[in-house]
Amino acid sequence: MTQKPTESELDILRVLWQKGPSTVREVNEILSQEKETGYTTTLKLMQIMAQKGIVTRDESSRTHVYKPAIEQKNVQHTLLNKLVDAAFSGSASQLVMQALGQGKTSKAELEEIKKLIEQLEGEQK
Amino acid sequence: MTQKPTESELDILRVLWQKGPSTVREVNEILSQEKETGYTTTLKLMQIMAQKGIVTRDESSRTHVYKPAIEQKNVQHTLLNKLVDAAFSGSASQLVMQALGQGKTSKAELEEIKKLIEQLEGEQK
DNA sequence: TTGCATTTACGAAATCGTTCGTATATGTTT
DNA sequence: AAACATATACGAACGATTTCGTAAATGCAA
Repeated sequence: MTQKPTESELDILRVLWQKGPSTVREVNEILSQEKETGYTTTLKLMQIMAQKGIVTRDESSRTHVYKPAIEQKNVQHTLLNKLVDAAFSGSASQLVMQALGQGKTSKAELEEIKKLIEQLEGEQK
Repeated sequence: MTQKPTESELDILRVLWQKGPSTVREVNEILSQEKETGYTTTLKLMQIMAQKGIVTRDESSRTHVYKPAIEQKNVQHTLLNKLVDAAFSGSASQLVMQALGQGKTSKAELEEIKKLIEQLEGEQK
């Protein structure tokens, strides 16, 4: 049911998820550190997102305050499944092995993942 | 260096990776089982892909035979990193935990992943 | 050979996402 | 109040992707 945000929309959502409710200016300030992007461009995108229902906004003051209307977990879930199907022919474990294989995961994180696996193995009858 | 294929291009690549060298008709037959898609649409896409260098084709017979020119692993790698950055703020382990948490991974696969983790832990000093 | 089916080639249209110029409204400062 | 800064609204333009109609080439069958 969660629709897939576009790439630019995801950029904006990422900021909102991390910073919490924000104005267009605040979002644009963060984004323009990463990439060249005009204020009205960000504004327009956020307006479209509001229209789509991806974000909601408080219009009570002149400078509107936007906040995400979809949860990060849901979007992650949606995009992850999409990628698994699109590039890994549906095999989540293949994706996991690829992700781990890049050596960017710390020992502590590996431990944490191992714990999760053991827990999952326990649950399965 | 591996450019990112579009969604439709990825659909086609998936078929080629799985079935090996194929004609437009063969690819379209598979794809049209999943989604409504006309023959000439698939043809056009594959022609564009050939032009981009994403696939190569053997034109020696009348019905051209296409095969992938980029490796599945490379594309997986590219798209995975993109997703990690875009939706998981760069944390691969977060992505892995999400992927495993969906309960679609069999016990055997979990075992395999655990082995990989232990191997990785051994490598790290 | 004539006609039919299949294939490729080409180009135009439709859609989607993104960018930005400009107008208008609102609030602030002098 | 006038000038200025800041914000939203709107629409147009652009580029990329996708879809498809139509023509031309090729091979096969009657």
